Amino acid sequence: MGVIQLNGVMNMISTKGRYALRVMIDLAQNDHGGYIPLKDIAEHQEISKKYLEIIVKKMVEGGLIEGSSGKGGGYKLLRKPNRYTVGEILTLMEGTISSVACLADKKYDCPRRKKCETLPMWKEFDSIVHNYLYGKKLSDLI
Amino acid sequence: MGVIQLNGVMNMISTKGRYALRVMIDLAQNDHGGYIPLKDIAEHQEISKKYLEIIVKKMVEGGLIEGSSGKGGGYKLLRKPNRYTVGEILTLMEGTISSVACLADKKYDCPRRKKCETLPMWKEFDSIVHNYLYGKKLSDLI
DNA sequence: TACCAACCTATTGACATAGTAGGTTGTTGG
DNA sequence: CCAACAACCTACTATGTCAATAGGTTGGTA
Repeated sequence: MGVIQLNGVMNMISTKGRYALRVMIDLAQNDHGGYIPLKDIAEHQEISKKYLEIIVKKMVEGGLIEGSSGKGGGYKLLRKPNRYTVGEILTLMEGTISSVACLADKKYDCPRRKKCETLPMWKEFDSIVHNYLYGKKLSDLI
Repeated sequence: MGVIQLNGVMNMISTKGRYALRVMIDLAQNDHGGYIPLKDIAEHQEISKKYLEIIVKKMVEGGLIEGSSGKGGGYKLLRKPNRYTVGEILTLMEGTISSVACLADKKYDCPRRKKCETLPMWKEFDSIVHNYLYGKKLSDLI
């Protein structure tokens, strides 16, 4: 699979987050009560199975899905699609979604915080992004 | 200056964009008709002058500001603060601001475009981000 | 017990980020 | 007119992330 180069293009969401979302949609669409093997998802979605392994591992650890080994094994959702938000899926894969470092984590709190003219804007922006992503449910994408 | 590490934290806007915005604000606030040397801006903003050189160079090339060498030289705005949008400043520094690669540039157009369940969401999301950033003016930050 | 699928460790090339370093050109106040 | 000043220019670097690839191990079931 060719490597995508992004010359001077700023991307907010990496393949990890986007692929995770597509795995979730696939699991929701093909839900039959049992487990769906990763091999099938990789084929549907045209994504390398090996790469997806890394992604679904995180998704299992994060409590989004459940895995089962052996014949008849695979992955399945743990909740109904309307019980997942896009925001929680992306946050699990990407880390805290924040426009700027000082808002992402207290440890990056900068000494200029009180006099920073841009901080209110970043806060407002983050709030808009947050509201959109956490307002969108997995069920909205199927 | 210490290097900021962002373990598992997703940041949309890099220092280039954020610093550029702060330079613009500084130039607007200290505007007296003449040029303001980078040394002064670096001191006000507590950012390495050497690093700012890289940033202001792009800002000059991009037509945001004007530079003048020699004694009494420095940088100044080319327009009034209400004639700059935050979006255009960030786009110049960060490249096209887009949530996902396939929306950033036609050359990343993927074969799954027509059946992609997530694309409409990314389009809507990008539109919200775009509207916010291009609706915000430099004059709103002073 | 053979097969299948998840699970685990590690390595890799390419690129971006966030700077640092030092030199050259151009302008102007004294 | 020249010294001081400031922009401008080229090059380099450490660190980290992204997007995978590779191969082996554990565990469940038909």
